[in-house]
Amino acid sequence: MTRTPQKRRLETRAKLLSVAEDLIDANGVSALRVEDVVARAGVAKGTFFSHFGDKDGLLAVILGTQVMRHIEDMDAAPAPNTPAEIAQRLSPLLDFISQDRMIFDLLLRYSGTTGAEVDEVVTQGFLRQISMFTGWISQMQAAGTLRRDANPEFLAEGIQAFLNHVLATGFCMEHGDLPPPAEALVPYLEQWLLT
Amino acid sequence: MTRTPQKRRLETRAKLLSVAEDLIDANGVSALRVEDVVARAGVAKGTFFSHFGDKDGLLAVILGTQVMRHIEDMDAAPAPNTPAEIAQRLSPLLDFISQDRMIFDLLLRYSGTTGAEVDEVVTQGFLRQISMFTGWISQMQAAGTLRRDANPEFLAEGIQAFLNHVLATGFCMEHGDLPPPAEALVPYLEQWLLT
DNA sequence: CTGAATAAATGACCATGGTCAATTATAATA
DNA sequence: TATTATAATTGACCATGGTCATTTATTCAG
Repeated sequence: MTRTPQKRRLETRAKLLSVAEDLIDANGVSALRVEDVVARAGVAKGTFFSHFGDKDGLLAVILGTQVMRHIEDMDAAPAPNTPAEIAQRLSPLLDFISQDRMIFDLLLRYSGTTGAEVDEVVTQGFLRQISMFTGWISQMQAAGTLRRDANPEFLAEGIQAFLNHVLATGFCMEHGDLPPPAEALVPYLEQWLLT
Repeated sequence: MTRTPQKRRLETRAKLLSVAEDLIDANGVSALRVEDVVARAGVAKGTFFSHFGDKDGLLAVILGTQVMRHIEDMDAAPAPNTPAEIAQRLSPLLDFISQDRMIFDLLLRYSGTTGAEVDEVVTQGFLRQISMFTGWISQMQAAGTLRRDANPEFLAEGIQAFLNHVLATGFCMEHGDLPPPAEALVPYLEQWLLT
């Protein structure tokens, strides 16, 4: 039986989150220090960990929320009609994740925390994304613009796989002159989704 | 101009590596502590970091070497003839990586350190693996058992993508009762490689 | 309103990876 | 061999994430 948290606790949590967001906006994810967050929020270190478990817990909430926003944006617009359009649609999300390897690593690690904890934003985001892909694919299959010899969920998971592949590859050769992730994604999607 | 290292340095490095390997064998990768390694090796902490840069540097050497061995084993046997056989062949490697999430994360992170440093075992391993896949695919295409509408390198990279996907997915639902990674890989390979 | 019961917050303390000016060993040169 | 230059090693020190017994605030029953 978990009790409902007191008002004070919610305020503390909100304060920690907003301070952390500000610091991330100012200096990037990699530069975030727990000590800075608690100092600015005016709470003790222990409080931080009682709220988020560990540093990644906080990041998961913040980054997960941002990812979720991207997903909602994607879902709001009319469904794409071709693999290239899918890549196009994914562009803002991919750019966001490409920003910092730490974001990619964290999302990958948290993407399947079994969804056991109801408030796991990251997990929910991934599930939602998969179901969004599934929807797009179903429509395209119905329209006859996509291969029909595989079920939509399966194809959707494949998209996920290529998406991570492109992101990971992007971080490897950090030699500046590489195409944006969404662009690199296109050939894989076409091969995977067409005939 | 980098000079050739002195005998003493090579001995120190070898000692550190062998001690670390022993500790990993005994307690697993996650339990490895730098302090334990240097204590058992009888050297100072600074020495460790002068040799490997950071803890992950050491792990990259050790794990990369083990991965390389798996790859050589795969390459030694006669080429597989079907997607299912590819998965089969990958089985030992996948099981090795599945052992501990830390291994997966590290390999993914180091897999493309640009190969700038010549002795980056992990990078070399990945390149070698890709070229091995490429070889298999070429043969199968020649034999007519595989789609020919895409070049082998491209298809090989796709295999890599699915391989990571299956591994990552495996870590997520760590609820014991899941199929071994090689088995989970099969449908993806079939969809990707056949017609 | 009072006192017990529980939630929330505290901060001294720890664990562990990592740094670097100082020291010692080895090689090169006169 | 004596002198010097450079490679190799050292270990005190730091940075940062994380723990937990203790203290303070809140709630609720009587």
